[in-house]
Amino acid sequence: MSARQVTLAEVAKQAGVSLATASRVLNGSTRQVSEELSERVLRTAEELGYVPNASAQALARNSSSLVGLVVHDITDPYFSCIAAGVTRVAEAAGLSVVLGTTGRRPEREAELLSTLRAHRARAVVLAGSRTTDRAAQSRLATEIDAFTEQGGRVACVSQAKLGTDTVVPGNRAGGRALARALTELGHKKFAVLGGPSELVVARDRLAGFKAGLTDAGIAPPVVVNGAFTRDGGYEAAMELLASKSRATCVFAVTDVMAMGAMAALRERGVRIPEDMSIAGFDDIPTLRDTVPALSTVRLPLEEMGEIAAGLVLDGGGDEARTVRVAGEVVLRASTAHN
Amino acid sequence: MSARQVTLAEVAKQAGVSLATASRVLNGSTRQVSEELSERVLRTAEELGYVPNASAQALARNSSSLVGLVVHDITDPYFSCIAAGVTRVAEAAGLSVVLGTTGRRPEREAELLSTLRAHRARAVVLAGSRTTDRAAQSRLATEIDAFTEQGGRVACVSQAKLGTDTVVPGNRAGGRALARALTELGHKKFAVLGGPSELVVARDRLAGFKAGLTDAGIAPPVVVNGAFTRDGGYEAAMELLASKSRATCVFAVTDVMAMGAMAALRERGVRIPEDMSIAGFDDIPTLRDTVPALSTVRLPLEEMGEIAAGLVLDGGGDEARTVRVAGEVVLRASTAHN
DNA sequence: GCGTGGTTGGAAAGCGCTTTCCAGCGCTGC
DNA sequence: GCAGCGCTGGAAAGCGCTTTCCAACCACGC
Repeated sequence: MSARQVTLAEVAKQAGVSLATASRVLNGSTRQVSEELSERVLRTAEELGYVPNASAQALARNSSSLVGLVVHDITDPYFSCIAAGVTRVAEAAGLSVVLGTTGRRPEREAELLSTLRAHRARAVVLAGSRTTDRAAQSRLATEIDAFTEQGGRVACVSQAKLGTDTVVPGNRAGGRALARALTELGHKKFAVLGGPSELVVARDRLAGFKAGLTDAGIAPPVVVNGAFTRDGGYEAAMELLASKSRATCVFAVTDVMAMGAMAALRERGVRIPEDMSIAGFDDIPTLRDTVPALSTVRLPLEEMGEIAAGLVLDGGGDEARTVRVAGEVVLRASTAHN
Repeated sequence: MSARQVTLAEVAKQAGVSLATASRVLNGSTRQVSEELSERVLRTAEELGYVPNASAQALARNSSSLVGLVVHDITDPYFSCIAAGVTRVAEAAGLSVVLGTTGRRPEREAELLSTLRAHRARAVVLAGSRTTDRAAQSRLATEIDAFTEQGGRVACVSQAKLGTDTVVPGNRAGGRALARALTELGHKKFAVLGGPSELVVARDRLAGFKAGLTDAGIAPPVVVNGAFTRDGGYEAAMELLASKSRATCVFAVTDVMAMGAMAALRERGVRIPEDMSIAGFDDIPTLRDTVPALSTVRLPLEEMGEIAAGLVLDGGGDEARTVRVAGEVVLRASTAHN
């Protein structure tokens, strides 16, 4: 048990070379090492099963091979898709990703960032949606500054405004386009199941949707707010039904919320789409097989994760870059003509 | 830009104490430090925004605050649920989890373990299901040994046999109980959409299911293998339909596969459950709202992640421990009487 | 023959922290 | 009054690696 780890020094000694030479061979430094020594070191390292101590390397180089990824809830397919994109790119670059989950508590974001800073992570992707909570935002901004000061890069998915690289999905444009598509189906009265009002993503989608209705000369929708989860959608839908709204079409700002809403509607005997049309946002792959198939705005989630990771790993200049990705309205069986 | 990081030495100097004292104050060592100095150090650290360098700490202590988590595909809700459990426990213990994804390539598992070893992760949870691929298994076993030799702990979810702590879901028992429940519904001819034959989880579920049928004196099922994914389920179901099987009930060894299969059945005009009953395994939370609701064997996935993390973080003796968690059959609308 | 420049190998100084070891001090007990 | 103890603070030795700096050496050209 606990046979101590093989160190570079042991490899060097065994191979009959100096520490410096061994290091140069095993990490591709700029310096040349003769074919013979190089070969010998490589072989010895292999034989001894040498694995460099990442902490020591990080300390000596003052930069680690860690990339942070902060999400609210890895169980939510929205985040797990983004996570898949981020890890794919990071692993391809030979980096390890450390996953932090906030459980939707804004203050956790700053804490996690601080931990990541302690690890001297070279970059971090913040996928949690920004809130409008002033205190949390300012604490977060401070941490982001500290992190970048220290030489790390930060990218956000959704929501810029923090001076970082950002991948911005077309939340507003998507909501607007969706509204237009739905009005073209003949709907005149709409309801929206919005997320918590402090979440910027939710607000943007809602704002876009309202704008789209206005474009079509249709009255603003009834809005019921709920948590950004399946249960939030369920409850919001129940509330909507209780309110005796005359809406014929409801827009849930998230596919996951839409799932909950559909469950609520079914439970109350409301047929989809005959009695009520419903649409979501995100186009979560895991949910594509639901019946009736959910109309939604497709976002390339994995790709967004890849882009964010790319931004943050590509070195990049001093300027904050912003990549916009468009949402694409896809109408399926959950929305019908009215 | 790049204002160098505040070091312990700076804090010590500023507070007018030695490095040793500062260290003792800021990390809760066993040694006592006078109230006054302690207070002074704490305040200075706060003022300067000191964050300890995790790499340096890891190096000096010869143990890091990292916990590894290896999954096949974080996008698969089975894994993301487990991941949620693991991260919850790890974060509660003040540790950071580094997430590695194999993309279902067995050899990646060993690579990731090696990376984790380089980081001196103090523990790792292997959630990817074991295969029967001999070469990969032996390479993996070697890495696991190396990892534990070095003082790290390893836990597996599903599948023991590797001398590590393990959380074992009742795959076999669950399959068997499900088979019994389905025969009680009156079904006589079954089909199974099995995973790739080298995956132990898939084999166990299938074996249990067969045993259950045997218990009931029913003929063995037709088995069609497919990938352990939604698309795998879709294709396997298509193949099954093409084979003109007379089965009235089909068991997909995974909820995710069942989703694919249901899509295939619907596409071919097969009504569920009137024409064909279908059941899955796992009871993925995200999929609970599908219509018709999927009969399945419920596994407490998040809890399994928590247990695994608990095993691996609780120190634990030298003996490999095994925790069994039972699956619970839940019959819903996707299976009907025959 | 010897200075020059270009290589290659090694010694050693860190990187930021923990922890041992020792010195100093105020007590207690005889 | 003093040996002996328990306690606190600091000096310093690492932890395993990278990287500078220097020495040694080779081949040249004059």
